[in-house]
Amino acid sequence: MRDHELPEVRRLPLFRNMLAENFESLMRASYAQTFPAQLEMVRQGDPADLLHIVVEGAVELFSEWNGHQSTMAVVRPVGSFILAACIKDQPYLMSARTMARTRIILVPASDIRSVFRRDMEFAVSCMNELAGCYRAVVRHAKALKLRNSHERIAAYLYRQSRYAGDVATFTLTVEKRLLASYLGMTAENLSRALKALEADGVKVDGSRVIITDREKLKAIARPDYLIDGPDWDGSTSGVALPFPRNEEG
Amino acid sequence: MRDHELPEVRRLPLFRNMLAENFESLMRASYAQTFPAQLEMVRQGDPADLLHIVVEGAVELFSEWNGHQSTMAVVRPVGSFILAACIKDQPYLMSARTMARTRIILVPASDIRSVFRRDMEFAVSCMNELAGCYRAVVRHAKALKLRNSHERIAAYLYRQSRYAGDVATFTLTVEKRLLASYLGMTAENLSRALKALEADGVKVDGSRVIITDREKLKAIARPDYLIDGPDWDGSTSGVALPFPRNEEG
DNA sequence: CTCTCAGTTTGATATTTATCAATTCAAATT
DNA sequence: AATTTGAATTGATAAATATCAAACTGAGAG
Repeated sequence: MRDHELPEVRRLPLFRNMLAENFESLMRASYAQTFPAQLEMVRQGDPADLLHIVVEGAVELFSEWNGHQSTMAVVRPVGSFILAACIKDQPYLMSARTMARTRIILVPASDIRSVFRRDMEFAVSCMNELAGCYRAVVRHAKALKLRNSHERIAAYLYRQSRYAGDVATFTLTVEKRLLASYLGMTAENLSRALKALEADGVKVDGSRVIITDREKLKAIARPDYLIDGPDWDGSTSGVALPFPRNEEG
Repeated sequence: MRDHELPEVRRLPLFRNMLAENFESLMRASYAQTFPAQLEMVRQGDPADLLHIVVEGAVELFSEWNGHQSTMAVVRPVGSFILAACIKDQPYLMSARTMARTRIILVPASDIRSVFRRDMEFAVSCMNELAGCYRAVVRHAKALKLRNSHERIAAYLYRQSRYAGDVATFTLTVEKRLLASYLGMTAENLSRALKALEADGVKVDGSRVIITDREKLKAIARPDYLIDGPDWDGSTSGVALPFPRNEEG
């Protein structure tokens, strides 16, 4: 593992409150690995041996059934996945593949489980992380069940704009087909819906998004604190698409 | 609180491993209350002051947006909800209403938080509960995104039959409109789909379900361990519809 | 026993969403 | 600059799902 990586991992909400001694012991049991792009590193159904921490690159979490795939989340540095399976010692429910060349730290699940039993702060951090993940998926499920595709897209774009600092212009952080899959629709549907939304205050040109009428977009999106968040205390990783960067900063 | 209730609550996976002393202290801070049927006890967005434990009756967890509602889960005795909001000290993401006259034990969230900090076994139980809830919602989201309505229904019926002990006949545990909402479709769609499924090995008459051709139904449902579970260690409450009772037992 | 009422089913229709095929586009490579 | 390749878009169509209204049903109330 590289020198600069350890402090970064230590800064993760999951690890920042635990005793230094326990953190070090966890990290001694861990190892880092770099994967090329488009590699399926974890297959759904695999035993949950290792907690994964993304240090560089990006990872898509997706699930598969009957030949279809669906994107469930994207994890970027420095985020972790998938804690729940490690804690329960159960198989992964989702697969993971790199979206680019990606560096991962792998922490043995058994060490996770033994360390949180002797470090209350770590246990509390795990709980917060899990509770955050749970709430994020509940939000995702709510969006899928309560909104139609136009509304989901509008809400997504509105939220991205908000989180980038209420900017009028930003860039999509992921490919459209991945976004479509995350939002629970086909790429064709997303494409057509984006065009239709031009009448509702948002113009998308390639990966560039321009909000022409914030209020109109908001009227379609009807953003809701209990669906679109944030619970945002920075502790929740691996459960939603990443925020866009403010283009001015 | 009634005499027989305490041991029942104590038997919950969430509470069964903690120190007796801490359990008693938690329970001293708690109180029980009986609600009539069809009462909205928790409204989404409310501050999470209290962990709820269902002792008698049944509770529907649902969410609401823009005038639409969607059932997210049903909690039966002795199950708890909603731990995640209490742990994070964040507002509830879902509303809760009684489906029948229901008795609930209410545990102050602040006591939950302070007790798990001094009782590692309780902390571990909370973690297991949360991880289980997380995985259950991930499964729900996977089903919604990967299966169409016929497949979701078929999988639901197949699973209910399995959990009742591979019986050919069982009774639906919830109203059809609630089931429809849980499965992410309209009641009309459910009704028509059930009729269509008669060609695929299952007959539904009122609330009675008769599986006429298990293999045919299975072929439609394509049950999948990573969607339909179980993770079943009994520790997960409040995250899925209840199992049917085997009619022979 | 009849009445009432909520839940369910059915029918007709509209809307939403998916599918498949054909282009277009844009970035990366030769 | 030309070529290649995967992504994105567009068009035509089909399938899935929702909506609205009406009729039906069965369990509980009077």
